[in-house]
Amino acid sequence: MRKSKKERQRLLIETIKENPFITDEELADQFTVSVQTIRLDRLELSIPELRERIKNVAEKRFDDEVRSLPIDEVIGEIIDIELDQTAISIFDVKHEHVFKRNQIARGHHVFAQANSLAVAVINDELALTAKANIQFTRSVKENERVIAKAKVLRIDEEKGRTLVEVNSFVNNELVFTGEFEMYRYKK
Amino acid sequence: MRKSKKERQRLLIETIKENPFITDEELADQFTVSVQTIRLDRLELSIPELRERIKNVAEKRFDDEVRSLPIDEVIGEIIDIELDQTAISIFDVKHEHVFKRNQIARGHHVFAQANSLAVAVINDELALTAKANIQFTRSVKENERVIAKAKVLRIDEEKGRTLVEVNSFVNNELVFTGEFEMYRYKK
DNA sequence: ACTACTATTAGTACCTAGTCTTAATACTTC
DNA sequence: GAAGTATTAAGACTAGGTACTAATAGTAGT
Repeated sequence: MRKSKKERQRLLIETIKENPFITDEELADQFTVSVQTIRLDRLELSIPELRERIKNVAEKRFDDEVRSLPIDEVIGEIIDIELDQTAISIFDVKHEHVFKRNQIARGHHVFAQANSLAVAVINDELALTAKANIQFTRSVKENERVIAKAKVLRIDEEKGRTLVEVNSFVNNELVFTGEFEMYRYKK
Repeated sequence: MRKSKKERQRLLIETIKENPFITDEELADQFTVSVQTIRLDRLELSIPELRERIKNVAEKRFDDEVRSLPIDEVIGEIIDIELDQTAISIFDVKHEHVFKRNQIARGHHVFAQANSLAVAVINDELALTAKANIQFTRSVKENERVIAKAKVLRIDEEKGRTLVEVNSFVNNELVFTGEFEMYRYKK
């Protein structure tokens, strides 16, 4: 039996979400209805036409690129920074950051936030991580917001080394702590 | 004076690169030539039409998303593993992994490879990183291949802790070394 | 000045993937 | 059998093109 209108529209939404590049004709084939029906469905569901959908995807990418130009260098969003002193960033743990089995964030994401914050806080052309001593004190779950706070402990101009401490919290609870020894480039 | 053909085509390339969402008509206005001239130019320069351009942007975005999916499980590709003993993975440093300024890989990628290898080598339902002591001994550049080797040093059944050492190499040269204290879940 | 050549413009037919509108069926439910 | 919903069809129109033919403008060489 051909599916009911409701069911078809439910599937339509999913299908288009998964592949926005599909035409009405292909959809009509897939659901064995006429093209007109698909168009009525899209009208009812306010799903734009193929070209609009593609454009939206493309524009989003463009936005992301623009937005990620400064951010690209940092995992998480920097919300406060005082060069060579302190910096704070937030990182929202989403579905893609966790282990499927238990929804616990993979360590390297939490590390990446802290590490890139340590890079960002350094007031120089470029900084690289030389050493790090880290500890995950509590596991972070999906949908939690991690707030990382970096503090510059010591700057050794001679050696070009800087010691940065980063503590990350979820609801004021420490989830990660690390000491990063950063190598800094003088321009 | 209206620009020469060469000059116009040079600018055309740039203009479209900067804003792929521009139509021939708008371009014709901008260069005060006819639409046909713009189309001839595009033909000569093999620049696809607006809709194709938009589609390309959109598809690239989709590819990127797909590419980051496998990253979900392990960073790098595991090429050998003996549970609770050793494991080896390779990770090719691409454009998206490096700092734009100097093509040096961001620390967290190298860390992520090592960390996820440490997770993978553990023969249990799940492992989490508790602590880590790491050192970046040489910077890794774009297009280099990092080979990470994990070795389980000690298993403390009581505490449910496992100590894993990971050394990463580029051309047999040590670029990263770390000791990971992993917390393992018994099912 | 005449010719050759490139560059530009114009016009037409056709394409895709639609929109918007009107109208005819088909299916169900009472 | 009528009413209401769902589906399909048909036709006119749109944007942003391609592909092709043909006319015109400008410029250099002899």
